[in-house]
Amino acid sequence: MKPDLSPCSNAALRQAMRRLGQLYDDALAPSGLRATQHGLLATIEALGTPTMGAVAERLVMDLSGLGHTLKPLARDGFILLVPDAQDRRARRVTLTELGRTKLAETTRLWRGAQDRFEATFGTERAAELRSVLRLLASQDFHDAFVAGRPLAENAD
Amino acid sequence: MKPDLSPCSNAALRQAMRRLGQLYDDALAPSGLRATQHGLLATIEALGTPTMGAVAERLVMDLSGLGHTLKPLARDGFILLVPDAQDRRARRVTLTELGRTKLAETTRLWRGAQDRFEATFGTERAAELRSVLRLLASQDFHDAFVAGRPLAENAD
DNA sequence: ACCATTTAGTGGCATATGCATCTTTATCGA
DNA sequence: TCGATAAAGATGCATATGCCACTAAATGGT
Repeated sequence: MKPDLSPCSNAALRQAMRRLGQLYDDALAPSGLRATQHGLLATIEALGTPTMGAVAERLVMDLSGLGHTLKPLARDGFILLVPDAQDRRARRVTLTELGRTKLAETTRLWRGAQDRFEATFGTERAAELRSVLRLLASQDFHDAFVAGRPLAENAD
Repeated sequence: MKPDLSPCSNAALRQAMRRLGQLYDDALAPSGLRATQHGLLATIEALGTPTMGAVAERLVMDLSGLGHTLKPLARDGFILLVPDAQDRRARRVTLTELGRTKLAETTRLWRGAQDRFEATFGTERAAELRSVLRLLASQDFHDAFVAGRPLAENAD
Protein backbone atom coordinates (compact mmCIF):
# COMPACT_ATOMS: atom_id res chain seq x y z
CA MET A 1 0.00 0.00 0.00
CA LYS A 2 1.36 3.39 -1.01
CA PRO A 3 1.67 6.11 1.63
CA ASP A 4 -1.57 7.91 2.27
CA LEU A 5 -1.05 11.07 0.24
CA SER A 6 -4.35 12.68 1.15
CA PRO A 7 -5.05 11.42 4.64
CA CYS A 8 -8.25 13.42 5.11
CA SER A 9 -11.33 11.29 4.74
CA ASN A 10 -13.49 14.31 4.26
CA ALA A 11 -11.31 15.71 1.50
CA ALA A 12 -11.22 12.32 -0.20
CA LEU A 13 -14.99 12.20 -0.08
CA ARG A 14 -15.27 15.63 -1.65
CA GLN A 15 -12.89 14.79 -4.46
CA ALA A 16 -14.72 11.59 -5.28
CA MET A 17 -17.97 13.51 -5.16
CA ARG A 18 -16.73 16.12 -7.61
CA ARG A 19 -15.55 13.45 -10.03
CA LEU A 20 -18.67 11.34 -9.82
CA GLY A 21 -20.95 14.38 -9.79
CA GLN A 22 -19.42 15.49 -13.04
CA LEU A 23 -20.01 12.11 -14.67
CA TYR A 24 -23.63 11.87 -13.53
CA ASP A 25 -24.31 15.50 -14.44
CA ASP A 26 -22.98 14.88 -17.92
CA ALA A 27 -25.26 11.88 -18.28
CA LEU A 28 -28.29 13.91 -17.17
CA ALA A 29 -27.40 16.99 -19.21
CA PRO A 30 -29.85 16.22 -22.06
CA SER A 31 -32.71 16.65 -19.58
CA GLY A 32 -31.53 20.05 -18.45
CA LEU A 33 -31.45 18.89 -14.81
CA ARG A 34 -28.50 18.19 -12.57
CA ALA A 35 -28.01 14.92 -10.76
CA THR A 36 -28.92 16.59 -7.48
CA GLN A 37 -32.19 17.80 -8.93
CA HIS A 38 -33.07 14.37 -10.22
CA GLY A 39 -32.31 13.01 -6.76
CA LEU A 40 -34.62 15.59 -5.27
CA LEU A 41 -37.52 14.70 -7.57
CA ALA A 42 -36.95 10.98 -7.05
CA THR A 43 -36.96 11.41 -3.29
CA ILE A 44 -40.13 13.45 -3.38
CA GLU A 45 -41.86 10.81 -5.45
CA ALA A 46 -40.62 8.07 -3.15
CA LEU A 47 -41.99 9.86 -0.11
CA GLY A 48 -45.36 10.77 -1.59
CA THR A 49 -46.11 14.37 -0.70
CA PRO A 50 -43.64 14.87 2.13
CA THR A 51 -43.10 18.00 4.16
CA MET A 52 -39.90 19.87 3.47
CA GLY A 53 -38.53 18.70 6.78
CA ALA A 54 -39.08 15.06 5.84
CA VAL A 55 -37.21 15.52 2.57
CA ALA A 56 -34.37 17.35 4.29
CA GLU A 57 -33.97 14.60 6.84
CA ARG A 58 -34.00 11.87 4.23
CA LEU A 59 -31.37 13.63 2.17
CA VAL A 60 -29.21 14.62 5.13
CA MET A 61 -29.70 18.23 4.17
CA ASP A 62 -30.16 21.41 6.09
CA LEU A 63 -33.80 22.54 5.89
CA SER A 64 -32.99 25.99 4.61
CA GLY A 65 -30.51 24.55 2.15
CA LEU A 66 -33.26 22.33 0.83
CA GLY A 67 -35.54 25.34 0.53
CA HIS A 68 -32.98 27.03 -1.67
CA THR A 69 -32.41 24.04 -3.94
CA LEU A 70 -36.15 23.53 -4.36
CA LYS A 71 -36.63 27.02 -5.73
CA PRO A 72 -35.41 26.38 -9.28
CA LEU A 73 -37.58 23.25 -9.44
CA ALA A 74 -40.64 25.18 -8.26
CA ARG A 75 -39.87 28.06 -10.60
CA ASP A 76 -39.71 25.66 -13.54
CA GLY A 77 -43.00 24.04 -12.55
CA PHE A 78 -41.76 20.58 -11.55
CA ILE A 79 -43.00 20.82 -7.98
CA LEU A 80 -45.55 22.73 -5.92
CA LEU A 81 -45.37 23.66 -2.26
CA VAL A 82 -48.81 23.31 -0.75
CA PRO A 83 -49.57 24.32 2.83
CA ASP A 84 -50.63 21.39 4.96
CA ALA A 85 -54.24 21.56 6.16
CA GLN A 86 -53.50 20.02 9.56
CA ASP A 87 -50.32 21.92 10.34
CA ARG A 88 -50.33 25.28 8.71
CA ARG A 89 -46.61 25.77 9.36
CA ALA A 90 -45.75 22.84 7.14
CA ARG A 91 -45.55 22.86 3.38
CA ARG A 92 -45.97 19.64 1.48
CA VAL A 93 -43.88 19.12 -1.61
CA THR A 94 -45.84 17.70 -4.52
CA LEU A 95 -44.72 16.65 -7.95
CA THR A 96 -46.64 18.29 -10.76
CA GLU A 97 -47.53 16.38 -13.92
CA LEU A 98 -44.65 18.16 -15.58
CA GLY A 99 -42.46 17.06 -12.72
CA ARG A 100 -43.46 13.44 -13.11
CA THR A 101 -42.78 13.56 -16.81
CA LYS A 102 -39.40 15.12 -16.24
CA LEU A 103 -38.61 12.59 -13.54
CA ALA A 104 -39.39 9.77 -15.95
CA GLU A 105 -36.97 11.33 -18.39
CA THR A 106 -34.18 11.88 -15.87
CA THR A 107 -34.69 8.41 -14.45
CA ARG A 108 -33.93 6.91 -17.85
CA LEU A 109 -30.77 8.98 -18.14
CA TRP A 110 -29.81 8.28 -14.54
CA ARG A 111 -30.23 4.56 -15.13
CA GLY A 112 -27.71 4.79 -17.94
CA ALA A 113 -25.16 6.50 -15.69
CA GLN A 114 -25.78 4.10 -12.85
CA ASP A 115 -25.38 1.07 -15.12
CA ARG A 116 -22.21 2.53 -16.46
CA PHE A 117 -20.97 3.15 -12.95
CA GLU A 118 -21.62 -0.44 -11.96
CA ALA A 119 -20.02 -1.74 -15.13
CA THR A 120 -16.93 0.31 -14.35
CA PHE A 121 -16.70 -0.20 -10.63
CA GLY A 122 -18.38 -3.59 -10.26
CA THR A 123 -21.98 -4.22 -9.26
CA GLU A 124 -21.14 -5.93 -6.01
CA ARG A 125 -18.53 -3.39 -5.08
CA ALA A 126 -20.90 -0.54 -5.89
CA ALA A 127 -23.50 -1.99 -3.55
CA GLU A 128 -20.92 -2.31 -0.79
CA LEU A 129 -19.81 1.27 -1.35
CA ARG A 130 -23.36 2.56 -1.08
CA SER A 131 -23.77 0.57 2.09
CA VAL A 132 -20.71 2.17 3.65
CA LEU A 133 -21.76 5.62 2.48
CA ARG A 134 -25.21 5.19 3.93
CA LEU A 135 -23.61 4.29 7.22
CA LEU A 136 -21.50 7.45 7.15
CA ALA A 137 -24.59 9.49 6.37
CA SER A 138 -26.61 7.92 9.17
CA GLN A 139 -27.71 9.51 12.39
CA ASP A 140 -26.01 6.64 14.20
CA PHE A 141 -22.69 7.64 12.73
CA HIS A 142 -23.26 11.25 13.66
CA ASP A 143 -24.11 10.33 17.23
CA ALA A 144 -21.12 8.04 17.62
CA PHE A 145 -18.79 10.68 16.19
CA VAL A 146 -20.10 13.37 18.48
CA ALA A 147 -19.89 11.03 21.46
CA GLY A 148 -16.37 10.08 20.45
CA ARG A 149 -17.07 6.36 20.57
CA PRO A 150 -16.72 3.53 18.06
CA LEU A 151 -19.71 2.94 15.86
CA ALA A 152 -21.74 -0.05 16.98
CA GLU A 153 -22.48 -1.99 13.81
CA ASN A 154 -25.95 -3.40 13.64
CA ALA A 155 -26.33 -6.38 11.36
CA ASP A 156 -27.36 -5.42 7.88
CA MET B 1 -29.03 -7.27 3.43
CA LYS B 2 -31.90 -4.81 3.40
CA PRO B 3 -33.22 -3.63 0.06
CA ASP B 4 -31.21 -0.83 -1.47
CA LEU B 5 -33.38 2.15 -0.59
CA SER B 6 -31.21 4.75 -2.28
CA PRO B 7 -29.64 2.91 -5.19
CA CYS B 8 -27.83 5.94 -6.56
CA SER B 9 -24.14 5.86 -5.80
CA ASN B 10 -23.80 9.54 -6.55
CA ALA B 11 -26.62 10.49 -4.19
CA ALA B 12 -25.18 8.26 -1.47
CA LEU B 13 -21.84 9.99 -1.89
CA ARG B 14 -23.45 13.40 -1.55
CA GLN B 15 -25.34 12.47 1.57
CA ALA B 16 -22.24 11.05 3.22
CA MET B 17 -20.37 14.18 2.20
CA ARG B 18 -22.95 16.46 3.75
CA ARG B 19 -22.88 14.53 7.01
CA LEU B 20 -19.10 14.30 7.22
CA GLY B 21 -18.63 17.84 6.01
CA GLN B 22 -20.81 19.06 8.83
CA LEU B 23 -18.77 17.17 11.41
CA TYR B 24 -15.43 18.39 10.08
CA ASP B 25 -16.71 21.94 9.70
CA ASP B 26 -17.86 21.93 13.30
CA ALA B 27 -14.45 20.76 14.41
CA LEU B 28 -12.74 23.53 12.43
CA ALA B 29 -15.20 26.23 13.43
CA PRO B 30 -12.97 27.75 16.14
CA SER B 31 -10.49 28.70 13.41
CA GLY B 32 -13.09 30.49 11.34
CA LEU B 33 -12.26 28.35 8.32
CA ARG B 34 -14.27 25.57 6.68
CA ALA B 35 -12.90 22.10 6.09
CA THR B 36 -12.65 22.83 2.38
CA GLN B 37 -10.56 25.91 3.05
CA HIS B 38 -8.21 24.01 5.30
CA GLY B 39 -7.88 21.41 2.58
CA LEU B 40 -7.02 24.12 0.12
CA LEU B 41 -4.29 25.61 2.31
CA ALA B 42 -2.89 22.16 3.10
CA THR B 43 -2.75 21.28 -0.58
CA ILE B 44 -1.05 24.53 -1.46
CA GLU B 45 1.59 23.93 1.19
CA ALA B 46 2.08 20.35 0.04
CA LEU B 47 2.64 21.49 -3.53
CA GLY B 48 4.97 24.39 -2.74
CA THR B 49 3.91 27.37 -4.83
CA PRO B 50 1.78 25.62 -7.43
CA THR B 51 -0.05 27.19 -10.31
CA MET B 52 -3.81 27.32 -9.96
CA GLY B 53 -4.10 24.63 -12.58
CA ALA B 54 -1.91 22.29 -10.56
CA VAL B 55 -4.05 22.80 -7.47
CA ALA B 56 -7.25 22.30 -9.43
CA GLU B 57 -5.99 19.05 -10.90
CA ARG B 58 -4.85 17.72 -7.54
CA LEU B 59 -8.19 18.50 -5.95
CA VAL B 60 -10.27 17.27 -8.88
CA MET B 61 -11.73 20.73 -9.20
CA ASP B 62 -12.72 22.91 -12.09
CA LEU B 63 -10.16 25.67 -12.59
CA SER B 64 -12.69 28.46 -12.45
CA GLY B 65 -14.35 26.90 -9.43
CA LEU B 66 -10.99 26.89 -7.71
CA GLY B 67 -10.54 30.55 -8.61
CA HIS B 68 -13.80 31.36 -6.84
CA THR B 69 -12.99 29.41 -3.70
CA LEU B 70 -9.55 30.98 -3.46
CA LYS B 71 -10.99 34.49 -3.36
CA PRO B 72 -12.05 34.53 0.30
CA LEU B 73 -8.64 33.13 1.28
CA ALA B 74 -6.85 35.80 -0.73
CA ARG B 75 -9.14 38.51 0.61
CA ASP B 76 -8.35 37.46 4.16
CA GLY B 77 -4.62 37.46 3.48
CA PHE B 78 -3.90 33.73 3.76
CA ILE B 79 -2.63 33.37 0.22
CA LEU B 80 -1.21 35.51 -2.57
CA LEU B 81 -1.48 34.98 -6.31
CA VAL B 82 1.80 35.92 -7.93
CA PRO B 83 2.27 35.95 -11.69
CA ASP B 84 4.82 33.42 -12.87
CA ALA B 85 7.95 34.97 -14.40
CA GLN B 86 8.36 32.25 -17.04
CA ASP B 87 4.75 31.93 -18.10
CA ARG B 88 2.91 35.18 -17.68
CA ARG B 89 -0.45 33.49 -18.08
CA ALA B 90 0.07 31.44 -14.93
CA ARG B 91 -0.43 32.59 -11.37
CA ARG B 92 1.36 30.83 -8.58
CA VAL B 93 -0.46 30.39 -5.32
CA THR B 94 1.69 31.15 -2.29
CA LEU B 95 0.91 30.87 1.39
CA THR B 96 1.54 34.06 3.35
CA GLU B 97 2.95 33.99 6.85
CA LEU B 98 -0.57 34.54 8.11
CA GLY B 99 -1.67 31.64 5.96
CA ARG B 100 0.98 29.34 7.42
CA THR B 101 -0.01 30.30 10.93
CA LYS B 102 -3.67 29.69 10.19
CA LEU B 103 -2.84 26.38 8.53
CA ALA B 104 -0.98 25.28 11.66
CA GLU B 105 -4.08 26.13 13.66
CA THR B 106 -6.53 24.38 11.35
CA THR B 107 -4.24 21.38 11.11
CA ARG B 108 -4.46 20.90 14.86
CA LEU B 109 -8.24 21.10 14.73
CA TRP B 110 -8.40 18.89 11.66
CA ARG B 111 -6.25 16.30 13.40
CA GLY B 112 -8.80 16.16 16.19
CA ALA B 113 -11.65 15.54 13.76
CA GLN B 114 -9.67 12.98 11.81
CA ASP B 115 -8.70 11.08 14.98
CA ARG B 116 -12.30 11.11 16.04
CA PHE B 117 -13.35 9.85 12.63
CA GLU B 118 -10.92 6.96 12.84
CA ALA B 119 -11.96 6.16 16.38
CA THR B 120 -15.58 6.04 15.24
CA PHE B 121 -15.18 4.30 11.93
CA GLY B 122 -12.03 2.29 12.55
CA THR B 123 -8.52 3.21 11.48
CA GLU B 124 -8.11 0.36 9.06
CA ARG B 125 -11.55 0.81 7.59
CA ALA B 126 -10.97 4.55 7.22
CA ALA B 127 -7.79 3.89 5.27
CA GLU B 128 -9.62 1.47 3.00
CA LEU B 129 -12.39 3.98 2.45
CA ARG B 130 -9.93 6.68 1.45
CA SER B 131 -8.30 4.25 -0.91
CA VAL B 132 -11.61 3.52 -2.63
CA LEU B 133 -12.51 7.20 -2.76
CA ARG B 134 -9.18 8.09 -4.30
CA LEU B 135 -9.83 5.49 -6.93
CA LEU B 136 -13.22 7.02 -7.73
CA ALA B 137 -11.63 10.44 -7.92
CA SER B 138 -8.86 9.27 -10.22
CA GLN B 139 -8.41 10.04 -13.86
CA ASP B 140 -8.30 6.29 -14.49
CA PHE B 141 -11.79 5.94 -13.14
CA HIS B 142 -13.00 8.83 -15.24
CA ASP B 143 -11.48 7.35 -18.37
CA ALA B 144 -12.91 3.90 -17.72
CA PHE B 145 -16.36 5.34 -17.03
CA VAL B 146 -16.35 7.40 -20.19
CA ALA B 147 -15.11 4.45 -22.21
CA GLY B 148 -17.79 2.26 -20.64
CA ARG B 149 -15.32 -0.41 -19.61
CA PRO B 150 -14.46 -2.04 -16.29
CA LEU B 151 -11.79 -0.32 -14.27
CA ALA B 152 -8.44 -2.08 -14.53
CA GLU B 153 -7.15 -2.27 -10.97
CA ASN B 154 -3.47 -1.64 -10.66
CA ALA B 155 -1.88 -3.12 -7.56
CA ASP B 156 -1.86 -0.73 -4.66
C1' DA C 1 -57.73 30.40 28.03
C1' DC C 2 -52.68 32.13 28.33
C1' DC C 3 -47.97 32.29 28.02
C1' DA C 4 -43.36 29.97 27.30
C1' DT C 5 -41.28 26.83 24.31
C1' DT C 6 -40.69 24.25 20.27
C1' DT C 7 -41.26 23.43 15.41
C1' DA C 8 -41.57 24.47 10.24
C1' DG C 9 -40.20 27.47 7.02
C1' DT C 10 -38.34 31.89 4.94
C1' DG C 11 -34.80 35.19 3.66
C1' DG C 12 -30.34 37.10 3.73
C1' DC C 13 -25.53 36.28 3.55
C1' DA C 14 -21.48 33.45 2.53
C1' DT C 15 -18.92 29.68 0.71
C1' DA C 16 -18.56 25.76 -2.84
C1' DT C 17 -18.50 24.62 -7.64
C1' DG C 18 -19.31 24.07 -12.62
C1' DC C 19 -20.02 26.01 -17.46
C1' DA C 20 -19.57 29.30 -21.20
C1' DT C 21 -17.25 33.10 -22.80
C1' DC C 22 -13.42 36.34 -23.28
C1' DT C 23 -8.49 38.05 -22.79
C1' DT C 24 -3.78 37.30 -22.64
C1' DT C 25 0.08 34.39 -23.61
C1' DA C 26 2.52 30.54 -25.30
C1' DT C 27 3.40 27.45 -28.96
C1' DC C 28 3.80 25.31 -33.30
C1' DG C 29 3.66 24.65 -38.07
C1' DA C 30 4.27 26.75 -42.83
C1' DT D 1 8.33 35.52 -38.53
C1' DC D 2 3.28 35.29 -38.91
C1' DG D 3 -0.97 33.48 -38.13
C1' DA D 4 -3.86 29.52 -36.18
C1' DT D 5 -4.45 27.10 -32.06
C1' DA D 6 -3.94 25.69 -27.42
C1' DA D 7 -3.36 26.83 -22.55
C1' DA D 8 -4.12 29.65 -18.02
C1' DG D 9 -6.96 32.41 -15.86
C1' DA D 10 -10.83 35.89 -15.01
C1' DT D 11 -15.79 36.87 -15.02
C1' DG D 12 -20.63 36.42 -15.04
C1' DC D 13 -24.30 33.38 -14.19
C1' DA D 14 -26.50 29.44 -11.93
C1' DT D 15 -27.01 25.75 -8.77
C1' DA D 16 -25.71 23.59 -4.09
C1' DT D 17 -25.65 24.20 0.78
C1' DG D 18 -25.08 25.83 5.54
C1' DC D 19 -25.81 29.28 9.44
C1' DC D 20 -28.32 32.87 11.71
C1' DA D 21 -32.13 35.69 12.67
C1' DC D 22 -37.03 36.15 12.20
C1' DT D 23 -42.14 34.90 11.67
C1' DA D 24 -46.00 32.11 12.26
C1' DA D 25 -48.20 28.29 14.12
C1' DA D 26 -48.59 24.21 17.15
C1' DT D 27 -47.91 22.37 21.95
C1' DG D 28 -47.52 21.91 26.80
C1' DG D 29 -48.01 23.19 31.37
C1' DT D 30 -50.65 26.00 34.82
